[in-house]
Amino acid sequence: MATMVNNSQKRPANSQRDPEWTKGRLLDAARDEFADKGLSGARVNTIAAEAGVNKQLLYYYFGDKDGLYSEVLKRSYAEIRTGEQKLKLESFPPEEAMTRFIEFSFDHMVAHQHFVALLGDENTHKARHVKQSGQLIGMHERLEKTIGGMLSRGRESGIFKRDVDPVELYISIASLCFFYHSNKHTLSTIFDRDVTGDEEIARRRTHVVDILMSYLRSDPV
Amino acid sequence: MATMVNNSQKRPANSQRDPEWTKGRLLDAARDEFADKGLSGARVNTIAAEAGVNKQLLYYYFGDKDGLYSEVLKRSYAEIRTGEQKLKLESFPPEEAMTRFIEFSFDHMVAHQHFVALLGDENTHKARHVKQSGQLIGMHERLEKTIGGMLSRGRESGIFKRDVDPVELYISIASLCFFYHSNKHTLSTIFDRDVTGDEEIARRRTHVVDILMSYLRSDPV
Amino acid sequence: MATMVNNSQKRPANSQRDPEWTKGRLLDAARDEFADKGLSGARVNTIAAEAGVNKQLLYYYFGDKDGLYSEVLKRSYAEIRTGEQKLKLESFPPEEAMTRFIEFSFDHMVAHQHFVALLGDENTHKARHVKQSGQLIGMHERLEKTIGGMLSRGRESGIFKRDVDPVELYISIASLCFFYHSNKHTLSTIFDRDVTGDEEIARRRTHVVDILMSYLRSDPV
Amino acid sequence: MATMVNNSQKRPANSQRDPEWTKGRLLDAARDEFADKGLSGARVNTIAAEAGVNKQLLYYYFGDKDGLYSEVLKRSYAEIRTGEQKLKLESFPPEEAMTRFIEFSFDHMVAHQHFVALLGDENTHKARHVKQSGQLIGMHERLEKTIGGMLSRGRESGIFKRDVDPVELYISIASLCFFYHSNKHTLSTIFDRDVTGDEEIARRRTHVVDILMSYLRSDPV
DNA sequence: AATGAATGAGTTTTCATTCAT
DNA sequence: TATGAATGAAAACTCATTCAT
Repeated sequence: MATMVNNSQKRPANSQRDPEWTKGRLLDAARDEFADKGLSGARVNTIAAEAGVNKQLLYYYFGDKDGLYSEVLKRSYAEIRTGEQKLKLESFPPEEAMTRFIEFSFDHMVAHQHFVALLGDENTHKARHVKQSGQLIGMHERLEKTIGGMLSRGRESGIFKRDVDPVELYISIASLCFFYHSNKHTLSTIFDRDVTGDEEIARRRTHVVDILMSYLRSDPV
Repeated sequence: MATMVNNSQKRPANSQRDPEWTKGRLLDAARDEFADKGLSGARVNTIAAEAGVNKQLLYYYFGDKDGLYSEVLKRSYAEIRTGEQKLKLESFPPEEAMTRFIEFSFDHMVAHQHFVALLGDENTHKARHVKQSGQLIGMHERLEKTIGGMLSRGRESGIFKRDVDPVELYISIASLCFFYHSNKHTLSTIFDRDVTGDEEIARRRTHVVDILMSYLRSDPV
Repeated sequence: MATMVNNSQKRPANSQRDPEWTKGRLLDAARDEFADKGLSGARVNTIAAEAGVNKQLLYYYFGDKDGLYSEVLKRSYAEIRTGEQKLKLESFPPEEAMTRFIEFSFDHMVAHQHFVALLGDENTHKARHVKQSGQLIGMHERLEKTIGGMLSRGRESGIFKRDVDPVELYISIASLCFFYHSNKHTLSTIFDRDVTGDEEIARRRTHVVDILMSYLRSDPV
Repeated sequence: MATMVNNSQKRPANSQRDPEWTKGRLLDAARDEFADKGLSGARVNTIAAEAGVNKQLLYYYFGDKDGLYSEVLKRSYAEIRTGEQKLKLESFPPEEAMTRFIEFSFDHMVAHQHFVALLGDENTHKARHVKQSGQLIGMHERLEKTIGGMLSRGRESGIFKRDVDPVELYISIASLCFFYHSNKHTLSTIFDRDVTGDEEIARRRTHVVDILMSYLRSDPV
């Protein structure tokens, strides 16, 4: 699991007076606590203790619990969107580009399970915090264009037969990558099998790519 | 939204002394509150008030907040699994059976958004409550067989080309039906479009069936 | 320990309609619960459940929790005072009579530890319940006379040298018999030895008789 | 009654920010409330109000009601054991030392009736709290030695004729000093006389010393 | 920039007691 | 005589937040 806090970051010489380092520790601790318990279930006490700083600093830097939560969310969204842009998908042929995109999406969820948890929780709050951040919409216009580009290039080259809306497709990709992780505990329980093993995850990854690519390549009915 | 409480049920003559009716009202109110706020965010005060009964009755009948939550979850699971069995899928040709199953799954999520919310929240709690209910595993063995039956009949008749594990397939179906609703608020926000309109939902439904059926009908690579 | 409830009493044929039997069961259960937890700590639910009767019956027969407590106390006092009268102390020579009385007092506390506990608790309530029962004072006038009789007979025969007030002496006897049991848990803990074993109790009994008799037989300073 | 809280302590200049002073007030208030009502009957609201501090501080400093109770108990035990050590009994001839010890024990109970009440209540809870405090056993090993010293010195000088176990003797001393106070309400009621007046207490004190010293000085039977 | 002390409003839960049958 | 359902008041405890330094 990549939900590790980067506690390993070296504590700067006089960390007592390094606000950025302090903020970072708070954000890391908050991310883990919010992902684990949700906004309502999370405790500011726990976050401060885990970050090793005084509770009041949390208020000093982030205003209140919700402010901290918003910041954590924004960072998590930025992380995945930045990761996607780094893939340089426009430099690959459409089929490969799309495959890479799906695989990245799946792998990101595996490596950032806290993101999965946070999104689920944010929906419980009707996206109240996400709505306040104007920057997020911009991020996603770019994503929409990236996916649209792959699709039209694929259609032009004849490899993709489907004329599908980029957002519609993205939601399907996200669905298949997200649900498996967001609901792993209930799935493991009701089907009486562990879905979190490395093998299971690898098999799932192949299956997800399979479904989506076979759809894009197939003729509409 | 189909999250309506069946408050409309006629209040029996002597409702004051009808424990089943009282329990039912509590469960309805609890389902809505838990779905809306999650276990941590839900308030027993609100539940009792909404049910129109004394708060203590909640403890009298369900022990504590967690006990009530467990009962709500169990009922919600039973509801969908019962609905599936009522479809009589074994009496339809495999292709039609599978389509009906996917459509039912999608429609159930639309009509029971509280189920979507509850499952998400239960995963925050690592399926703690679901794990306690032994009955649930039995329910799902049956589901696995139902899906397995459709798949093997489809393979035999040559209509399905894929040799896929029933649970693996079910997770894909659930993913595509679930995520759209569980994450509707963040999706609507980041893509700046309303995903909850009737038209959008209808289009999505077609898309989901399309993806899954085209996968089953397509040849393995 | 004799704190056993006489559950063993045969349940009468139609116990459903035997008020005396029901009351008895309630009193037994109440005695144990009050002795174990005190008035504040005791639970009417527990008492009713332990008695195997409906909680409302408790209110029907005893009015309220305090009423039941008062009744239990009265019974316990009556038990020891009756026991003392049965000793027929006036028919023994004073020294033997007094020894028998002390031994009975000690043994009664051993056999009725609930009495010890109840008295301690009642003092927490400033004897509120005992004060309401007029009968108790009568019982104790008789006790005072019994002790007074032994003392004057002993003085007359020259065996007792002390001119001691009967109540003063009784309090000393009770002190030595009571405290050992009322405080057995703290004593065992702070002195790191078990004071509840049969041997320890037997040794203590001898010691108590020794102290008191040597006092009565000794010359005033 | 000597159960006075030392509310009279001067409130320090900036008492608002003096945690030790705050803790002290809470402990004083708690001691009185627990002694008066017992653990179950005591109310944290009352304690906080009486201490004049916010209720939450009680939890902040002592964890919960039981934690506060444990602390009160520990302090009360420490108080009496410290008082005993201050008597410097080893510097007096054995007879005088023992008399002083008995008198101190009696006087301490008179002056710290809350200690009497607390111990009684703690026994209701089977010494649950005392058991958790390791320090207490150490305190009592020392007490045992102190008593043992007086006894052997008395035996050597021929003034004490009895070969009695120090703990056995201590229990007798405690019995005679404790019971009179712990059960004063029921005693006053059943014997229809006030046992709490200054005269009665003084007479009782003499009687207790008399009993114990005459025992130690008397020849074994 | 950082801290420990303090707070008020709220949360779950408990409990003796009463109601309706 | 007996019962299960229902209640109101109060209990312990929690929690985000602010104060004083």
